[in-house]
Amino acid sequence: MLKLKQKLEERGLRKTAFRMELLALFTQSMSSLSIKDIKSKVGKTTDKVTIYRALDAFEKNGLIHRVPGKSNLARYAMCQSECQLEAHTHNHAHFICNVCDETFCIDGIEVPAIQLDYGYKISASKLTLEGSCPSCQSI
Amino acid sequence: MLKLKQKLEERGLRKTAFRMELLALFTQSMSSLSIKDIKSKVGKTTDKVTIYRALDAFEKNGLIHRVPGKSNLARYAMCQSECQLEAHTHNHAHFICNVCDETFCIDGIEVPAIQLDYGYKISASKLTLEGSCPSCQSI
DNA sequence: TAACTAACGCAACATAGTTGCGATAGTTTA
DNA sequence: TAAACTATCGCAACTATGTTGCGTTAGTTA
Repeated sequence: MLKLKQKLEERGLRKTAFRMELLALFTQSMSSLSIKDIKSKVGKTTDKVTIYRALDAFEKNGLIHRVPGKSNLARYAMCQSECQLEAHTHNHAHFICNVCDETFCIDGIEVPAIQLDYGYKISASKLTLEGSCPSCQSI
Repeated sequence: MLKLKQKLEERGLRKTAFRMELLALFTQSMSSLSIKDIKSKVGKTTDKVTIYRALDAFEKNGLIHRVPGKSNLARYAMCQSECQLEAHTHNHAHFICNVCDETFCIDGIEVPAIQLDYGYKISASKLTLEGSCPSCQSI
């Protein structure tokens, strides 16, 4: 718990009850959270605007990053320790489970370097895998 | 123009003025179209519901496919001739231009086969590149 | 403790997309 | 060609997601 406080402090963010709770949610989550997930877990007391603004703040400060989700829904996941505040280069792949709709960050594989000749200038490449995750195999 | 009629006919879709026009738009488009693009090109006479339903019908019948777009906006592109009605396996990559926000289908490269050991079962892999497209290089 | 201001909550708005239903207009059949 | 059939259309109403402005609350600093 002390670590959470520290993370907010380091970035000049205030340690409000809600933001501590939100950060704890991300720490506990194995995969990623959608707005819906967050809404259901923090209870009705918190306004949606507050959630959106907290997510923005966390993202800008390198605490979380946006991951792709099923049917274009925004999801967020905790950043790994390597994520620097500014240089936020995530080259890991993402895996979307079509059964539970969760998104997992896959650290094991590198996004292959791609070469295009036709005059395209590539600044980022994103690899997204779909299928069923380990927990949903048995279904 | 005859070809357009044929494409609709083959799939049991009616050749209404609007659907002919929409299909012509896709044929003419070098890259892909967003709902906004379509709305602005077909004029105000056509209801948005009509557009959505036509896009659904076209997609189900293998005339167009959904491509990823900037900031989670839906975009559609013409299917290549290889797209069969049912087996709609698109393994090409997509390129999103951060300047003009267009999405281009890149046919030249293969999405590399990925192996995951941890119990993930992969059914599809999507490679999305970002950067600036040929037309936006000079800016 | 007082001052400063990040963060909050509410209202109002914006945009994307969906559903139901009656009307219109392609298509087929007699 | 006319009648019947039904895909498609257009409108209204609704849902979901996300944003903006603004006055209030509550961390933080002096």
